[in-house]
Amino acid sequence: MLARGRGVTVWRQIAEAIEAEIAGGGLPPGARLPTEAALSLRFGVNRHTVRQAVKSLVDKGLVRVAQGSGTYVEAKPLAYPIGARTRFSEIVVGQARDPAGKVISHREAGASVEIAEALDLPPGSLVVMIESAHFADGVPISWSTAAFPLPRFARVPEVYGATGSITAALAACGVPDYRRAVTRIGAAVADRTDAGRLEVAEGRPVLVIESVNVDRDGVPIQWARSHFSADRVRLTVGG
Amino acid sequence: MLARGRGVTVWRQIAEAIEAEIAGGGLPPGARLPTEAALSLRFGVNRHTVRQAVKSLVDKGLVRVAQGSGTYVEAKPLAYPIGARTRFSEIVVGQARDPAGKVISHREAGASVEIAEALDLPPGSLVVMIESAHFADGVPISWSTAAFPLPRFARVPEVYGATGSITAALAACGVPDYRRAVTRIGAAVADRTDAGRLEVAEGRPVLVIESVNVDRDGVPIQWARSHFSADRVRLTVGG
DNA sequence: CCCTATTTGTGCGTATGTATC
DNA sequence: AGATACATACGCACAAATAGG
Repeated sequence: MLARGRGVTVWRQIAEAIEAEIAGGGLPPGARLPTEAALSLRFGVNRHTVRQAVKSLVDKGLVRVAQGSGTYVEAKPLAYPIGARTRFSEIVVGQARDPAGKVISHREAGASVEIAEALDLPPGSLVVMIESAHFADGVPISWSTAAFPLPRFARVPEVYGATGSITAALAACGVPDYRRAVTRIGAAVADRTDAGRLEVAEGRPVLVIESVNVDRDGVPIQWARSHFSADRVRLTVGG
Repeated sequence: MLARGRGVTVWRQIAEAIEAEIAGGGLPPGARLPTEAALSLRFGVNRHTVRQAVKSLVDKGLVRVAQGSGTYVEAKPLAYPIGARTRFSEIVVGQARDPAGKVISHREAGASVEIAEALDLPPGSLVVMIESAHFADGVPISWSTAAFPLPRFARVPEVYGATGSITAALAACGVPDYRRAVTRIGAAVADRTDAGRLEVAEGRPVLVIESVNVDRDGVPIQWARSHFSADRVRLTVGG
């Protein structure tokens, strides 16, 4: 079963064996792997060696370990198309998952330099800031901080809170259609906030997306910075 | 200068003071910060407090510390447009920087399932795999693993190695033009390989981009997985 | 609420092979 | 050849989280 002393390390062979089992469907998403003790018995190696194999699978985002409970196969990452008509719920529904949005908090504030510039407003203009979280099948996918100019979008928090849909909230403020004007993509390491809201460990990778939406006349209506769990999402561009 | 006991920690105030100085241009990209000793004197705090402030700036990607040398202001992140005609050198030149590419290694191999699928080849077909690194102004921006079908692209390693240009290498194999068909964007934390090739610390965020290029007839000619330092690059989509 | 068995997390020590200078 | 560093692999012990009775 294991080829020792042939240039491929033992932990790597074990990782590949498990990965093949996942790819082959023997371990479907959500399934629990055998315990570390069982695996070390099965492969005839020390538990530490199994743990290193498992760690490599965690780093690849294939499995997730829960102390005291076990190791579980991760769901396939959500393909998230980035484009002019990016809509969270449509994307999630398009992959036969159940979308949900939740408002964490909202408040009025003066626009920061960065936000004022993005929304083409005089610095310090009043905006309404909304923090929200987004889920697919109950699993956290992303959270975001968004800013909308006032007074035009005063009703956004109310409608967004009631419906969980940005599209509906904007429609209620007289914006029947909008499109993505700017998208900037970066990456970061999950801090405490990310970890809590995305239910990932601190230190896991997150994708950070800054975006500006504009209405049909090209007027900026929304600035947002979203944090996606990189373990659960792959962004796709064109195609 | 420092407001103690008002709900904002001292290290945070110091971090914001330094950040303001950077934003204001007092510390341009590449500049060296005062030594930690000098800063602790200036702010009247312990050196540990300064270190915590600096650490927070490192985590934000604003500065980089070089042991034994000093702390330096990071260059503004390179804006990297993702689109149908993504070309590394054009992007870098477009921002008045000096591009460079270097081949790390190359070899022939049978295509993995993933690569064969992306290139629309029978599994196990021969491809040439090239690992390369890419720089702007001498600073590492990305490194990638690329696969080209054989025998059509047998000359790619040779020409790429000589010119440092994928475009030139493909042209030498009879592909005057190509475009990006698929782009998938994820994120990860830098492992040892990333850290060495991108000159970042292990644990820093990296953007991972899988892409497929096709020729004018839509035939796949190149699969690649690129790792970008998220501290030095922002991807942009449309606009 | 407590207790216990299971399971993962962590630390220490040891030995060995391999790559590098 | 020697010295050094590093990754690999193993063994043992205990801590911490989970789940179930």
